Amino acid sequence: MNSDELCQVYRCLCDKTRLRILNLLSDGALCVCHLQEILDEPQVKISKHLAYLKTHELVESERRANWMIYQITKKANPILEKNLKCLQDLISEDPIFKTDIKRLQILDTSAICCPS
Amino acid sequence: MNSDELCQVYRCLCDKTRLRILNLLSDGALCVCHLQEILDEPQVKISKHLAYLKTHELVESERRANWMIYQITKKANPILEKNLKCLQDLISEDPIFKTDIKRLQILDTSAICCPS
DNA sequence: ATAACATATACCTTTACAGGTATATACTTT
DNA sequence: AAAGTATATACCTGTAAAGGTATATGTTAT
Repeated sequence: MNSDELCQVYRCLCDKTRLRILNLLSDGALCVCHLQEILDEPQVKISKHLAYLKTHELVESERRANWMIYQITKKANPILEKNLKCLQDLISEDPIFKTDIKRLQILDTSAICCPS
Repeated sequence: MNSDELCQVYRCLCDKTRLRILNLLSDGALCVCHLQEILDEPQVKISKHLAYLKTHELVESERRANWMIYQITKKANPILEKNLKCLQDLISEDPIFKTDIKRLQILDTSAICCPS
């Protein structure tokens, strides 16, 4: 837990798409197609940001048939955890994050690609 | 308070030198020469990072004779405030930040350039 | 007016991404 | 085996910004 790791977490947080992804994943695991649907952004964009987050070990993935399920790294990163909590408070007013969460809630969670 | 501002704050936080500066300024205003002395980095590097922070309104400056005194923006930025608190907890273990604070404490606070 | 001091800016080089298009990979269904 | 689906990667272009050197600016002391 050093200053370089700390900076790297902030680097992960300083992109809007990644913030939105992390915000959504804070609520639980999601497949790429659902993230794509909620964020309404091109698949390649989502995939690349997920790859970035994975490289820096903020998220991990698991294949389920055709789908890749992403989640916040289980082996907790204290820096990320603390910042995600911080983020929860900060985003409460932002329309984008709020809409994302609303869309998440009306997702068809019975879809095959969804984690159970 | 929108997601872009949020990202921008994270962009400010994702550089080690800036983190060290913000950590020190959390304790109170400082002139450039003291930051330079504590961080042990070239003057131009410190100045440029201060300019970056100032551009994004995380810090503000005031001239005192030959010296420029920098401080965290008074008209508080809630995002920054919350993250700085978060940072305080996270850095407690990091040797670099700890050393910075130690050096801050043994500074000659009676120096002319020092804020009173 | 000149020199000295503290700080800022201009310019340059290099690196890290971000976003787009095209294509590859992995898996499933037929 | 072939086609379809979901996701990842390669390649390209543009931009932000980090770090260095040199120089400019603003202020004070002589």
